[in-house]
Amino acid sequence: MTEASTRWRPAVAEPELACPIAPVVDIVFSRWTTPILWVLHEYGRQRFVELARRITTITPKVLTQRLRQLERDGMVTRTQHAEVPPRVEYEITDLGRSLAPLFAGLAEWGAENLDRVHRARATYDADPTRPLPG
Amino acid sequence: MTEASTRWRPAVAEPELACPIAPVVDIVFSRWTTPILWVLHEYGRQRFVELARRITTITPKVLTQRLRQLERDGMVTRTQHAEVPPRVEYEITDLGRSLAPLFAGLAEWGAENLDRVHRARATYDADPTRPLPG
DNA sequence: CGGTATCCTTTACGATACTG
DNA sequence: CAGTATCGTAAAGGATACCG
Repeated sequence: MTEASTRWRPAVAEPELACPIAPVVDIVFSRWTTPILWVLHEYGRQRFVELARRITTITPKVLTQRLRQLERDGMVTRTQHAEVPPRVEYEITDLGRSLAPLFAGLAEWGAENLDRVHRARATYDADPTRPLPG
Repeated sequence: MTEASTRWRPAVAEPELACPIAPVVDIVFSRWTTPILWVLHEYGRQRFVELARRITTITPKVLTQRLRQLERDGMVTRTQHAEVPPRVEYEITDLGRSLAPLFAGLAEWGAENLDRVHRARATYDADPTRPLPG
């Protein structure tokens, strides 16, 4: 069985017992999905290479994986045109777009609190008696 | 050098170039942090074992790691009492509590859209010509 | 009780090469 | 162009045992 056909499994299965938002976090905030959705939302419908160029550090393999996952979850559509050379376009769906207010909220929280986090880290790290998180 | 003293590094470094909320996501939505913050917010100040019992599947090692990280980021305080047997209490900070509206937004999004996601998955998986995400 | 230490497995990810 | 195949690595996480 090839790697690509291996059935996808969520990274976290049980913590949702203690935390009702865990399923949402699994869908929306698994690695690379946030930049992909953001770029799709920001720059509109675009091709595979455009996505790859905007998310500079992602490899084609991983980009494909995440796009498939987002497509499966109904966040993104994939449109293939019968042309040579091939042209495939990705676009965010209404479901994906419905996350926009949440993303805006996160951006706002970051603008207001990120420096607090960094100062907390500096304070913590300055104390030699405290262990650093592993 | 022990495992616990290995310096922590963020899981994602560069995607923030394409996505301004990536730094926030790194801090707030790395694995296990959401259930921990949720439980601390929901049940208030509590001891290590209480946390462990409520987040049923987490191991003590990982719980310690994530609590250290949250403490370093200023989301959680750790209070150690000079008693025998030892008593340590964890409490969410104001900074941690400031995430509450965001978490509520995520919960609301889930309530409204999670079934859409599941239906999208079912539809996607029902089509045998589509590859499953790897 | 509140963790650490050690070992081990998983899985995600990156690099590279290749193809319809 | 839009991926897929293959290989290799590294970090995160789980299991278990142990300690002050």
